[in-house]
Amino acid sequence: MQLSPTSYALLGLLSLRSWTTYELAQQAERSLRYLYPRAERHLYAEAKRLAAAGLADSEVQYTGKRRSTTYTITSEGREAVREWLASPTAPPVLEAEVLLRSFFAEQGSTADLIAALEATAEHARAARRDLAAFARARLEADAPFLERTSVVVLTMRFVVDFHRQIEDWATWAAAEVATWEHADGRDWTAQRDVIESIIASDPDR
Amino acid sequence: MQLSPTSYALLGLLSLRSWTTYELAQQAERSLRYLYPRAERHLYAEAKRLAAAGLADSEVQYTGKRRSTTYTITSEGREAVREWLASPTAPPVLEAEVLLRSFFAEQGSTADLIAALEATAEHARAARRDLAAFARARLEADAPFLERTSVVVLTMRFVVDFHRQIEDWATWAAAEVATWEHADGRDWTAQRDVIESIIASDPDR
DNA sequence: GGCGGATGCTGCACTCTGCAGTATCTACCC
DNA sequence: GGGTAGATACTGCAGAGTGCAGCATCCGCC
Repeated sequence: MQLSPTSYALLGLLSLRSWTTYELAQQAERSLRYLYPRAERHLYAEAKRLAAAGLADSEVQYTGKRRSTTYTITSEGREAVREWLASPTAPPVLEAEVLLRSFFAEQGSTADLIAALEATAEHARAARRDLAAFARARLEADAPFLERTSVVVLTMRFVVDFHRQIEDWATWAAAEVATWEHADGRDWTAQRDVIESIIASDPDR
Repeated sequence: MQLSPTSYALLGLLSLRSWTTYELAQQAERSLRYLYPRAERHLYAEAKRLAAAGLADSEVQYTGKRRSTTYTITSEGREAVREWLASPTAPPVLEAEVLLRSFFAEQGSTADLIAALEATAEHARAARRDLAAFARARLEADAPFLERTSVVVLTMRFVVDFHRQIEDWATWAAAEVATWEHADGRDWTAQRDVIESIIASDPDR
């Protein structure tokens, strides 16, 4: 059976401890959301796949009449994680609807674009608030898996900077667009230095 | 019919000129890849959907025996793009397998992680080379849609910085991990200042 | 005893991907 | 004229992943 990065995301969590599917979905929402977001719906399906492939054991129990399934990683599961970590990695993927809007901004008004940019900056600020709260909790030793702090910090460094970059860009872009007469911004002499700085940042020079 | 951002990506391209599906797929690969990547396969299906919804007209022609379909936006299509640009935007989505690996690095070796980080830095450098070449062509007026330079520069600014950030992070992280005895990096006193800088960057303070 | 919120899922329609396969046309070389 | 590499122009299919709605149960609290 072919496994996807999502499979390894769940196996990774299972390598830390056993979880019910509900806990797994919650934990993925809390900690993996910013690295590798996946819908809750899919995690329920994926956990079943892992069990079917023998990478996790599933145990059904009841709280009164309510059923729940606890998954525990098997040694085959641990081996699969090790093999994954030694395999070639996939490049990061960015999917930014706001960039699509910016790219086709000429078809709308500058006010539309500025509104989208401001909403994006606010999203990014909310993410950073959330991440700062995580960091505070960890510093105060009020977080699970304290012994994982080194790897958590490694990934958090990237994610925090990513959201700061979004906020900075959206703020810059909104100010830029505010100077345009129309969203087509035909006179791009003002953008010439931006182009030149992009060229100058060519890693080959 | 409910449209997805992909629909608007194609409608956006169609708002610039008419294209065959093949050209559309090529253009999406060239210009939209970095903002909103979509598989070629899907664009063929999506173009048909646009035509079925009356947002584009399709015209079949033949080069000898070989069939091709040219799509042209309708006034309903232009209206749909305008409405989309005035609607609320979705936050950017990041999907980084290398962050997943970093997050679960304790399950593998430090060498595994360093290899993944170096491959990631190289991917990011390749992207920046590509983008710098784009910028050079545009400065030398050797690019289609020169009149779109303002909006192109707006999005390029973000994308270039995004890839630079990936490269910087991967380089920093690889150096960091190289000092760890094992991938579990239990002694995180050295990470304390990173956590503090994340807390200090809280937008509320 | 009632109610809100947390727990613990499932069904379904739809979007999107990756790969493989098919066929045709054009440019160029010998 | 014949061969072939590469560009053009798609389609089929299996499976990954999403979003929403729905369903039932349990717990704490008033």
